[in-house]
Amino acid sequence: MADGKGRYAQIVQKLKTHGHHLTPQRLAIIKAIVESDRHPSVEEIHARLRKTFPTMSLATVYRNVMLLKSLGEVLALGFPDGSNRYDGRHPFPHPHVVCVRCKKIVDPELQSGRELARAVGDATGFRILSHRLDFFGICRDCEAAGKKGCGAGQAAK
Amino acid sequence: MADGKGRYAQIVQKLKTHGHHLTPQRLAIIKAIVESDRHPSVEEIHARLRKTFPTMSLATVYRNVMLLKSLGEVLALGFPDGSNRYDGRHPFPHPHVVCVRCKKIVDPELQSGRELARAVGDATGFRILSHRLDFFGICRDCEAAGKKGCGAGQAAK
DNA sequence: ATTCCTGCAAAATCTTTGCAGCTAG
DNA sequence: CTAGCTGCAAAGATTTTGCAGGAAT
Repeated sequence: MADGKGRYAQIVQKLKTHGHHLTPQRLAIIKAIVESDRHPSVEEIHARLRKTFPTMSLATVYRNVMLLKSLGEVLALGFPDGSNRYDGRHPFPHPHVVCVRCKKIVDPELQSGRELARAVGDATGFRILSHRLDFFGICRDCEAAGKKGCGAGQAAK
Repeated sequence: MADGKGRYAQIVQKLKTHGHHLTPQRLAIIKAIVESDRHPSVEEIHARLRKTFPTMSLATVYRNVMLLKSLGEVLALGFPDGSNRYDGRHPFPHPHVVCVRCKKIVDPELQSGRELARAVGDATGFRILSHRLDFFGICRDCEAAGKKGCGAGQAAK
């Protein structure tokens, strides 16, 4: 399973292949996405990189995330509440579990996705291209912490 | 299974119970939501009702849809592409199959939702509150129609 | 040298809110 | 009557786009 380092090299390789420039900002954005296990939002990526690139524009983050998405190297998780988070480690449809309190996102072990998609396709006659399996709830940490925010509190919006 | 008529009466009843006024606009919005099997968007509801209420504001549709949602009588389907559609017939988590071409939305017969949510909860330690199972693909009509739009073409955005 | 990229600011969406007058109960 | 609702317009929030200067190849 691709870890941060492997994914980074993989994505950089694909950018080269497609003739895209490897600017410091771009590389930093890629690094931020693949090194985080938090499925960061554009805002979070931007905030994190402002330390290194004080003038970096939000538009640049948007543009790069869109580029990576168009290359199939990042999965966009647009949630019902309007928040957007990105997964650069597993850029393919897979289930997510979201804590509605601290906004933590976990990738559960669950093989059902593929077969479920196939079953739905058979039942409806659709040619299924992709899917979203999202579960929303309260994580163990937040449950234990009571009403207050839990450990890795990270706002998605 | 609640049909349009049943749902309409049910929703009106709940509004009364909660002391909400039954304005003509509100009733028309409810009717539009429960009579459509198309999971309409706010824009679609508004467009449809402009014939009867030429001065009806988009804000009014938004406010009423939000009210119904807050009462648990409508399920909001916010999709990754930013489009929003509403289901007034089955206002509880259930799977959807979306045609990415004509934007048709189908409710597949699929019982797995509940048990899947439970399995995910067990596996992750989350207390699961709700879920979203969305499948995206090409419906049979669109497949048959080739590149052109299919029968009930309805833009979601 | 070229082509692509960045930062800034303006634009474009989509949704929410403030307010004055109107309406259902 | 009184609380709640509507329409209009303005405000918000988030994401996209135009442009001129600057970098990467």
